[in-house]
Amino acid sequence: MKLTSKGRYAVMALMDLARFNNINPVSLRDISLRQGISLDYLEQIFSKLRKKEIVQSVRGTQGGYVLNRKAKDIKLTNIFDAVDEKVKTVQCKKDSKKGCNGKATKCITHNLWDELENHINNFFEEKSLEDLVKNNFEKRV
Amino acid sequence: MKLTSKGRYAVMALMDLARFNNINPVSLRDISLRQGISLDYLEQIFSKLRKKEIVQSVRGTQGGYVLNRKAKDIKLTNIFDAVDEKVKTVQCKKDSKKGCNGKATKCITHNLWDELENHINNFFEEKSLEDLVKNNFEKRV
DNA sequence: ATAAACCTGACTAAAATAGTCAAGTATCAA
DNA sequence: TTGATACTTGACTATTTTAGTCAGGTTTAT
Repeated sequence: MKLTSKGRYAVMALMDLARFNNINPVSLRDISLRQGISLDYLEQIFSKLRKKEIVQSVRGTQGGYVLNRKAKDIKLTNIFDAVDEKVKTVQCKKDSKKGCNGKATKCITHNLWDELENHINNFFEEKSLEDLVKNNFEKRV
Repeated sequence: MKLTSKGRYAVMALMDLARFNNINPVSLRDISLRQGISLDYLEQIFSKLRKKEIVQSVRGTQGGYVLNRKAKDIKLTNIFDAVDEKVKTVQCKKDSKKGCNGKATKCITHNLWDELENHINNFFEEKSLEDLVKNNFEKRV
């Protein structure tokens, strides 16, 4: 059980963006250099973030990206959702119409994974981008 | 972010075993049939569970497996640990001596993943096999 | 005009997953 | 004592996912 790099990079990039947000659009090139993430990969990630209206793009020279909402209104859960970083604990939840493991009924652990998903999602729904930036700054001081 | 089948199967199999535990050893063949899990795969899983002393084996005819401790003393965290179902949220935690992403310092999201891991592990440390069996039975009644 | 920066889709190497397969050994029951 | 049942182990493999790369655009400030 682990997060993918895509989810982690998305959070890193948005934290980076949030810090410089009020001045100018931030270019992916800058984020790439500061955070050590491949530029091509960042472009894929930001394409998704834009479609979910988490960021806005500014094209052309001096362009880049800006947050589309206030940092406190962007929750971790929104970010992960945008880049398809889902908390799908197990396959049996994929098509819930059928049962689990090709059977007609739910598997005996089904309730457990439901609980686990809720537990994790609660964490993601509480944390905002603002929290993360503040917290990171404080710990460094 | 998802669990692997190995972790899920381990829990399913142990719940199955816990229900019949006080009577006779339970054969993997029975578990395989009841839970719809490949027998060969179960053997791999139980080999690991045995090494971590979560189950005991009884060889020969009428043999099978029994729990090695009381169901209430087997926590989810023990089971996942036995089958290498780790909660390693991100790679940057792998070798913590180095920084993240090949850099010298920790990445800006590092504290976040620490928090997340603790959050998830708390859940696993609370739940015992006994809880799971009871809960599953109650919900079905 | 031209360079910076966004935009898109196709492609791919490497790793992880979810098993299968083969060849055993131990024990009980008839 | 011989079969059947069931545990034991290690090697192997197809499939899927991940984590990118690559190539070719379009847009806009200067």
